[in-house]
Amino acid sequence: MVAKKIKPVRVRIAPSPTGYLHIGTARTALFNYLFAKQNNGSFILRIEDTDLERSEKRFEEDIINSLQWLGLDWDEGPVAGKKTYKGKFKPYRQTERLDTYEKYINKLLEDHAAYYCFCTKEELENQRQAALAEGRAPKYSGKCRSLSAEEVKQNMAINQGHVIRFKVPEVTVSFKDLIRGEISFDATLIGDIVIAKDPRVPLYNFAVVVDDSEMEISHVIRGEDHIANTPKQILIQRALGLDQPEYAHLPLILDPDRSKMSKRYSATSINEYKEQGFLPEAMVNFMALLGWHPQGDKETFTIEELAKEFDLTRIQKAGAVFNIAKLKWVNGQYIKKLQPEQLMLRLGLPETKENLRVGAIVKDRLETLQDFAALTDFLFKLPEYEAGLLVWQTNTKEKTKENLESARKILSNIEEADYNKKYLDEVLMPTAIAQGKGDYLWPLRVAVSGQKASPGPFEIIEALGKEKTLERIQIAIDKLI
RNA sequence: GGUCUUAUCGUCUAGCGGCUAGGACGUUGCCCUCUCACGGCAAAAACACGGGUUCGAUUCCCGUUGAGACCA
Repeated sequence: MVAKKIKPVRVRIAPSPTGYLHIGTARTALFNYLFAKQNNGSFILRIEDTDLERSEKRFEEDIINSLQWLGLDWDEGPVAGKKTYKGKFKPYRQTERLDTYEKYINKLLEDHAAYYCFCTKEELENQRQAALAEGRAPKYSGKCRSLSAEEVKQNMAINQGHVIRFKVPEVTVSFKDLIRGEISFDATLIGDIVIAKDPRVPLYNFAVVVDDSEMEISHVIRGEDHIANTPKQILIQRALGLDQPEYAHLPLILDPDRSKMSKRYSATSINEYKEQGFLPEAMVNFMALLGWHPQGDKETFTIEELAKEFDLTRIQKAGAVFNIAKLKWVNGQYIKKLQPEQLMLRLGLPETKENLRVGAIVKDRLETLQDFAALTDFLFKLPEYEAGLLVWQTNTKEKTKENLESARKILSNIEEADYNKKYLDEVLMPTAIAQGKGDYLWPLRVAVSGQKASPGPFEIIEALGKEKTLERIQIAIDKLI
């Protein structure tokens, strides 16, 4: 018995540059990436830009940039920022592969597995309506199926509009989906599908088959919305005598109403999440857990850990609602783990001593990087506040003023260099405890923050420094007169 | 409308014939505490329905219903 040859794992994502990188495409990319990494395989990026009307260069750039931002680097495909490719099956852009498609289409035409169809739009529409009216599934009649070479030539000569149809055989097509098991379709219901408008203008289902074969793709891991395309692609593969890859169809990412995620409810492109202050590692972690679950109850994973634990068989079958609240929580967890230096780097702020101190005191309170500004504004500009805010619930105005004056006195005797929480804990805290922590610390904290909610007073004082601290306390004292 | 897919707390999910149905987010309460966060503890919260198979079904099979996707 001959041992079955094991093909190397080669997976791909094939986005159309008709929009920014969608979160669903990003997750598909992630799963492909993880599967490749785990099996020592290759992850390929192919740009499916045959839809000239809707494809735009800026979208392609966004897709490339967003994938890189997420850390999903591809082994083969376009090189970012350049017009070149890496990988031995270049080019990886469909508009540059027209010669290849033409070759395969001609083969199908020669084999009489495909044919020119000259039916007009009106004709087809009428048939469709008639079928619908009779309660039948609309399906192409097959009218042009057996046109002679002569008839084709005549139609061409009078410039009759045409498409190329694939002769869909009347068989049952079934395949084993790695996630869902056996799926079968009755191909007699499909009808002859259009695979190209012309030998050099292929349509989606045809170009995919050719490219996946030419690029020796071993596993097609894609969204559930492609399940119905699979039998068509398999039939084309068979007609062309090509190998059939393994298939795995991922559940969809859903909006709260359980329909396919769209702009109606939430941001759908990766770049929007980047702008909103989400960390790429948080996005990856979160996306991995949408529709997949490891063994055990762990919730946070690096991309390396994911690659190690990933398992196609543990992918969910049903769609998953995108839960922004959980994403925020995951993001907050990652921000908390950041050192102040790393936080400044992510924020794009200089690593000055002041920034680092500010970063340290608000780090645990951030859900997204965007929260930083709102949470630290008060340090740079004292907000307006009412004198009454200074007085602790059990205290009086007079006593509050006394306490603030006491704090001011102690603080004015401390060297600038000793303006740190550790030192203040030693010298100021004993007084605060003696006077009553609420009575003493509350007004001090309000004086330096101008807010009813903020980090602790000593932390703020440390971030503020001596001069600003004394200034703010004086303002508070003046308010109490 | 046709085809295909799918069904455990509000949400993401664990479970793969016998469990007080577990975890996480969110929610609520308590603790910590000068406030707000963080953190800790606790609580409420789910097997869509109906038939089988079986000593026993959340789990296997068949329907129903719901949901979604695709085609047009």
